[in-house]
Amino acid sequence: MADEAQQDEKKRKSLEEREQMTELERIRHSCAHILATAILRLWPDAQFAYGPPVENGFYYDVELQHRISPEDFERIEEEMRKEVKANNKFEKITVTREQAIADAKSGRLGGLTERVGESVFKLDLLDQIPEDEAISYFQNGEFIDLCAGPHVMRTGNVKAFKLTHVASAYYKGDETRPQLQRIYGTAFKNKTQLEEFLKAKEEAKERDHRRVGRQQELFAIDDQVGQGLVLWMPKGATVRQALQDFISEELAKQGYDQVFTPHIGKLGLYRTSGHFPYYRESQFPPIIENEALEKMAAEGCSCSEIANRLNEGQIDGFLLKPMNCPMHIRIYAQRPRSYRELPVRLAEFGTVYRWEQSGELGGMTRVRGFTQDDAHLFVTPEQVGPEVMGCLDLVKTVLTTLGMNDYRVRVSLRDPASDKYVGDPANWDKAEAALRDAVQKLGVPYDEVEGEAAFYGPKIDFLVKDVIGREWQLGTVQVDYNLPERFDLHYIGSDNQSHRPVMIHRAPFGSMERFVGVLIEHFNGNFPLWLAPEQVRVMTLNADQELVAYGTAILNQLKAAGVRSSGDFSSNDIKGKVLHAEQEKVHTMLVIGGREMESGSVAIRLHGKGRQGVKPREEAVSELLEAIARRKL
RNA sequence: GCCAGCUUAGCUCAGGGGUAGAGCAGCUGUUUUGUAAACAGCUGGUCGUCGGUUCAAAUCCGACAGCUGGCUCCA
Repeated sequence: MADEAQQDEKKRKSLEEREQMTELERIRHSCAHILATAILRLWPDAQFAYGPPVENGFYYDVELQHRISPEDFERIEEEMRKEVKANNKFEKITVTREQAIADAKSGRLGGLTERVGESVFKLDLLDQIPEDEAISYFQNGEFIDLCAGPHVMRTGNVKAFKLTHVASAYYKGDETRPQLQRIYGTAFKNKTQLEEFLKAKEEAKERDHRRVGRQQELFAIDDQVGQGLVLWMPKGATVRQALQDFISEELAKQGYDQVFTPHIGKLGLYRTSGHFPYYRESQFPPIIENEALEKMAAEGCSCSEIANRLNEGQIDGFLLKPMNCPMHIRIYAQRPRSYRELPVRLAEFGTVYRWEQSGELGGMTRVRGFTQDDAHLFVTPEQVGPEVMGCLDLVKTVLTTLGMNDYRVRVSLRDPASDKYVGDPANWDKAEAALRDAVQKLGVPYDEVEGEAAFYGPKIDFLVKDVIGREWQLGTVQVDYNLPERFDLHYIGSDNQSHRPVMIHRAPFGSMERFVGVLIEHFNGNFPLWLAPEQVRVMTLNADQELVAYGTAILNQLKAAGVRSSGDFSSNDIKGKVLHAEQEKVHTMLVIGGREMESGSVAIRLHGKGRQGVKPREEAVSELLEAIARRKL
């Protein structure tokens, strides 16, 4: 939703493109005009900026002294209904640029009447309309807006709408420009569809990973520990461990070596890599040795002097690592490397820390400390293509195994106009070509976006939507010609000459935190057997001694086979036991009573799926083991 | 970081200037039971924190913290 809006703001759509608007988009865009009409009746001094349709509705950005709150929605909607009832025509009026400027100056655009002030944003928008493009208004009732359309015929065609929330937004997404109130709403062709949408939205809230994560005791974020710092509770840790085991197996198959590196490293390391002080704002502040601190304190050194000395390298310190690559690079550089051992593939579940702005933090998807399923491949230039391919295959394998097929692939390229990138443009061209080539071979749809590259190289990102429609970057594969340069890495080629390796950074999950957050929503907490925190619970019908002994034997057999299982052998009602197991989302329930004991069998029940019938005990156990081993969904 | 809203028991939530409420969870008993709630009793909260107004503040006001939705950012 935000994506579309941003694009709308960044790139002007051509008139032809605008004519492509679907009927639903027209309804929503028209509804934005109706919203503006209503707001003006209540607050005539409102100044409007953009009011586009977006993925699930529409918004209109407004500058207004009054702070609009959800409490105002009712009376705004009331005014909107009046406008709908009036069934005014959306009339297109083509005007000359001079006329438009005059109307904007008299406050008439985005207004019901001429007003004291100018239509400031409309005036600015007019400025951006190319000389050769026609300028048009759309008028419904008294409301006239600068608008290329298209619209529905009449306000009466907007039959079902609802204001949903207010947020703030900078004009044109630019921090230095005025902050506007963005009023979001949604609209549909009819009331039934609107209600279905609202209901679906309510249901989506139920599977929000923050909610499920708390209910199922998967993870916690505790303000005594710190914002954006995830506590993995036992059940969440189990899920994470199962995922890491899965990745580790795949790594072994693909010739990776796993390593461990520390959480902090000297500032100098990150000066070499270019992270410090360049990306200082997004890092936790450096750690200075006590001795150095005391010495500076004795000298009466000010805070800003300390900061300067750190930046300039006059004093040293340590940095909580914002990335793993420099450490992996130092592992590579421990001794001379031969072309024969390339590619060197170093993998680590490496925890990194980044200073995200407080307003950005949320759940597991945006945090300040997270563990990447990271790896760095040191390859010859010829190996770049096939190795990138291998990485993409790994990402695809991972997503397929989890049944996450609803992703988008983005090739993130540099923005030629920006200076935030390091390295030789010729190398960038090579890297971008290699990525484009690999993604084409992968055979999945993708799009290319300029300006999304990492500062050291272009990348391929896998994007997945969460339950409320926000899109998150998970897996990523990045080609990097720059860090090998900065760290002066070499290998000896078959020609006995020294050569520069190329690095590939890749993380199929991206980060364990974000990935598991999205995964919780994907499964709604109902993990497949191989991931379920509690895979099997054995429950007896009653607390009869013999029956409990039978249950214990089954439980011990499962535990010995490595199945995460527990037993509920109390004298409680079986209904209660089942209820608890269902609430805790235990994957498989084995219910045993006298009949099962007699025949050496178990009654199987699956979470959310109910009774599955009775099976001989051995058969049931071996089926469980097989499903776990196969990572069956 | 910015704008707005929210914060009452472990969870979900009601209440609201005059002795703090419910359901679930938890604890203690009882219940030997055929697949989404057996029964009884008990415990549990300085109403996010700090300050102000008031005879009296959980309730009104302010600051701060945290959370939520956006914006900006995201190596």
